[in-house]
Amino acid sequence: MVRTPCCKEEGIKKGAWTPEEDQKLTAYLQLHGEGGWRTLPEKAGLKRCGKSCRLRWANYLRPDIKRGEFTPEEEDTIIKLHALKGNKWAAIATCLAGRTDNEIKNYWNTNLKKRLKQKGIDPTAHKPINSTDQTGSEPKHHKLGSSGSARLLNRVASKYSVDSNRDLLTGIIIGNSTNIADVSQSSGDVDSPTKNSTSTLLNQMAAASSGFISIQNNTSTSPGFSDNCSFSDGFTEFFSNDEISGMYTNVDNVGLMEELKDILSYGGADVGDIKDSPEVNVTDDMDFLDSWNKEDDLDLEKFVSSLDSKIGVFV
DNA sequence: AAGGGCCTCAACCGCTATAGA
DNA sequence: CTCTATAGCGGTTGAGGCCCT
Repeated sequence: MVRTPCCKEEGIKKGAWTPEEDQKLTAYLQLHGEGGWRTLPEKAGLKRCGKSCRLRWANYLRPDIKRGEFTPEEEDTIIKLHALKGNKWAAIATCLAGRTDNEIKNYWNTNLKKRLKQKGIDPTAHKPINSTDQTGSEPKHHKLGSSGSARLLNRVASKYSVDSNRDLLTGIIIGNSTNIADVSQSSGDVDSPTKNSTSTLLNQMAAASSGFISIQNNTSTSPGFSDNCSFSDGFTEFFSNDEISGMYTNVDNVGLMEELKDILSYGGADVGDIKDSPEVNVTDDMDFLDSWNKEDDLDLEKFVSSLDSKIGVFV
């Protein structure tokens, strides 16, 4: 197969890099820093195109690149981020220190994808293969069930009862306050890490999934969204990739985010692992959650206030 | 030992996004 | 606003190593 070369100049070398070329490129970049890739090869004495130099540096020579096997934690993070972002390898790579987008992409295609398939999970939809091709079956319910509410409350309460987690999420809001504050209906003060910040985040999560649900229930009149659009379609309308990446940077948050995603978009009818959160117990009678349906805005401001009054974890 | 098939991953290509003139 | 140059991204390729027969 013949392809049009990206660099048409005569004498441009392609293929595997030699140690001498690596040394020249590294020495030049250590001296002059990154950038100016177009003119770099000539200045560095390399017969390569700038693009090739940039990729060689980014994917192999950069000093902060981590080599070796992926840890189980990294694998887990990749799978979860892929479920949320899809094939956005660069965005996923920002959450895994020292790993490149290319490396993650290769690892996904050669290992993780296969492993998920072997487990009977569709690596694209991140759902059991049997459940993705059933015709005529009703989608999972979107109304919050009582067990789902309790589970959400317990999980959130226990997570937020740990200062580091609360501060982390608060930091996400304050650190990236522009977009979040702009869409906020409920938080007026993004400069102080109060319960408003937390409730704003939760409200937006809820609003995002609520948006997704209405989209999914209306696919025939919503051009631009495919029939199998996922939670992330709604979610990413409210958060930038960087913000979502930030939320996922902490592995603990991954679990929380997945819980919220699961419960808010599907009702979270499975598992019921309240026992994982023994420190805080919240009753199951949150009427505003249980009576919530897809036409309503889920007001997590109320939810957070209610939590405050019961257990005070957001104060 | 040989060779054919499979797997991995570095590197490439084409396209899009962004910045600056 | 338009055009151009550059950077970055995701999909794909293919060389080389490994494994099996």
